[in-house]
Amino acid sequence: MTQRSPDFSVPSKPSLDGVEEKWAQVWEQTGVYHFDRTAQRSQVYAIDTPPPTVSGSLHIGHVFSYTHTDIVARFQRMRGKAVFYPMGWDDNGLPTERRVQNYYGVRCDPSLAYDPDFSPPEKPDPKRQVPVSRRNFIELCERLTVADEQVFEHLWRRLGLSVDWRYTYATIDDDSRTASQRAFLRNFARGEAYLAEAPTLWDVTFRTAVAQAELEDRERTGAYHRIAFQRPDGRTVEVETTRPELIPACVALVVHPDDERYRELVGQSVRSPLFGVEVPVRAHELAEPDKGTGAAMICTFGDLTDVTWWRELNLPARPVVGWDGRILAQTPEAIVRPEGRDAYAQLVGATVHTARERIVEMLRASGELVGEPQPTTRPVKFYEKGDKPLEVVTTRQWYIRNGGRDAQVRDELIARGRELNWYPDHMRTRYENWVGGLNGDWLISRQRFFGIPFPVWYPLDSSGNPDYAAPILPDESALPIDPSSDVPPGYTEEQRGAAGGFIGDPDVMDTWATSSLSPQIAGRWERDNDLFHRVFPMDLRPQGQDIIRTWLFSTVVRSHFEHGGLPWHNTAISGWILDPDRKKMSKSKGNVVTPMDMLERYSSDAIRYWAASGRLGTDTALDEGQMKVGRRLAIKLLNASKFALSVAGPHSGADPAAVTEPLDRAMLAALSTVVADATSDLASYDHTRALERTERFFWELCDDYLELVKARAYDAEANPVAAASARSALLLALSTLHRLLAPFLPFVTEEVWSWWQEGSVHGAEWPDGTDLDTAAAGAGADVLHATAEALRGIRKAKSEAKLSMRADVARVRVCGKTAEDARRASADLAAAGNVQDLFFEDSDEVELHVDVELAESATG
RNA sequence: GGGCGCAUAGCUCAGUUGGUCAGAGCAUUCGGCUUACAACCGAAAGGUCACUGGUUCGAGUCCAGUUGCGCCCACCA
Repeated sequence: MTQRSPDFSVPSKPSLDGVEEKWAQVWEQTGVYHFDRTAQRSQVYAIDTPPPTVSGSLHIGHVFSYTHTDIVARFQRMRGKAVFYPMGWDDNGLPTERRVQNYYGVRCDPSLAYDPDFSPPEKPDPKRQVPVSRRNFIELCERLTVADEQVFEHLWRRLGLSVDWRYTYATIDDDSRTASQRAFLRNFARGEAYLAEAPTLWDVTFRTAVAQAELEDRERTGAYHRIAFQRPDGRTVEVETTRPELIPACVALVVHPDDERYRELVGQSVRSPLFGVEVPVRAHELAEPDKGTGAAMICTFGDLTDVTWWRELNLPARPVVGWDGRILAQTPEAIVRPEGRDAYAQLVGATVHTARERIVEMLRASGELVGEPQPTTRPVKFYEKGDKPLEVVTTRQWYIRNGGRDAQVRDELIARGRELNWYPDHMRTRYENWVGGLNGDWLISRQRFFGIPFPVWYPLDSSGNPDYAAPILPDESALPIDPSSDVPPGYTEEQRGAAGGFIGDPDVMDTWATSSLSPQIAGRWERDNDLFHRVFPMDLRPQGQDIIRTWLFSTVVRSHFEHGGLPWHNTAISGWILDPDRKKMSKSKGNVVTPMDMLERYSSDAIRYWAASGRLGTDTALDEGQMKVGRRLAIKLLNASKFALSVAGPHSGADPAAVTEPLDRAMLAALSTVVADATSDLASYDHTRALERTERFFWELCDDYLELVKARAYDAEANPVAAASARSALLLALSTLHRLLAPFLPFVTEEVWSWWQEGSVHGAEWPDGTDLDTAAAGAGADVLHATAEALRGIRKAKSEAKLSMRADVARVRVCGKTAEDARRASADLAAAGNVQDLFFEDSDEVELHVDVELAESATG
């Protein structure tokens, strides 16, 4: 039953102006979105909100997908669930470091000492970044992220996200550090995390290792250089390479075992050009006869295929490229000839790019370059945030098993993906493709500064060398720790770096190693297990399709190992926002629209309406037309609500028993169907359809029903019973529609609700249709449909006669199968159409015919 | 090379197990200042449902293939 305040307080001129500020403030004060942490798990709906990267800026795509989640949150809350809807900030990692460097004009130099009085330059000069200690750098990171987070929170509140802001976390805060380190220690104890020295994809700009999931291919121009190796018999064998600078790193040539051209060569040695190094010719299936000359150099390491060959053919390593992407100073021992050592000396210290140019000149001079380099374009691996091609460098790194080297783990993780409900379902395929295609474990260590350190020290032997096989680990109760300032149990700070002492692991975890624990962090795992067990496993993981391979997958991995199950039951995958030209939005294209502009121009509800019209998993165009439509809907809701309330009068409540007129009952029956459909749509994460049905009903209510009952509802003196019926039906419909639209348009629905109801519409009960069914008393919607159709016929006749809709009509004959239905609302129809003489005829015709005879005075 | 998705009015998109499914909104045109709303209301016009076959009494709807677009993956000498 609708609750009613004693008097309605409807503004004379309703407006959207100021509703966002007004209600955002009220919601904050009254705590309508607070999570009830006494609720049992079965009564909780928990959301694993994506923590946006605060170093970036929010774009309209964020607004789009976060709105989808908010609609779910509001729906579940109104259905009586205690909604756990936290917000996280992803503020650790490389993007923040980069932003801090640019913003403050500094760069991190870990060798410097902490300066407690440091303040960043007034005018940052990007060309002359001031070197600061690691601790100073991290303090600047923290300062800037706090400021960024406030900007984000402001936007989210303006958009009307029903987040419980008491449950906010940041991926760099102490709780996240503790959770990350704890989970890591447990992974290590179970053998799921391990340290290994291995060839790794390496970004030379950031000087850090990069994981498989963060790679992207970019087309780059290059050239095939045909070069000649000397055979023992004096002849040559030619290879083509796009990376001639790696000739000194060449450890073998490889050909396909079935390649007749080279069969006799396999097992022999050849001598490399310029450097004169003897390298064997080996056979391997991966060598492709039709690429280049069919013979290829194996270098340390040109690409991941080189790594495979190196490993499978048991070849030596001959590194020439350092962590900084420059040619190493140390001449490889294999280069023994003086002219070879000379040649190498000319490359030392050069970048890969420069070394390539020099070596081409040298090859040209020595006559070992065959023909001219042939330009080509080919895909080159890049770190997705980097500007230079990745190198392959051998380093010691931490890994977490993810099935990349273990078929059983892989199968288990694919099985987890099948347990998860995906919206839309086909997104599961992306997960399976990714997991099935992994070719290595998950590399989680990064050689960076602003991140969560590994909680690990290594003992130093008597000569000061670390023993990586026997790491020293802290007790979980000591977390979080920083091994660069904390001292391991049983040691003193004086022993740091000293022989027989210890050193801390210098690396930090990749940001995904932390965000993969977002359900545990938000749910306060092991810090507040009472809370954790009420929210975990969570109900929903909303996220973008681009990070299925990273965030979604890694979260499943962590939960699978730690909890033996999925971290959530459902995942909702959003599509992209495309600009009106169907291009993906990106900063570089300059087509990014700032969300706040949009919110101010069209109102938050209007933007939400546009977002809600985009389906999950479907790319959606940025469409200002839809925003205008949303704004119109919000304004219409103001006006229609005002009208309905003014017609109903200040003291009449909605009494289902008072609904006696067939038309009123039919309208409520139709609405009951809408309630049932919208409810099941939202329950299955189809917000678009729910909105569409609700909206359609609302406009039809305004266009037809309101027009039909206007006169009757006003005229209580002539027929009090019929008027009361209309008034009660109006209020029942209004109450239902306000609630149905609340998840989509939270501001305007709260505004209109406040005119006549106690409390927040967002704390109101989701309509279940019971009172509507009671009022409809078994009636169907036929009377409404037939009457509305007849009314349209009358309007059409007036429109064709170019008359005002108020024009009088002399006679109207309605005939057809449904004429009888329309007849049951004949008085309303006559009033709405200004018809003097209205009559009905039954016939078998399915279509309703409306013959209109205009009043003589009105024609012409 | 493999995988996923998409293709319906000028535009943005609905069309859930094949049978009123050829629709909505925007834009356009025409007509209305109707006392809730001109940030409004009413009406009209608009499409061989990408193409080719097939299954069926019947196909936007199912199957096969083709073309185009988008995205993901792949060992890229």
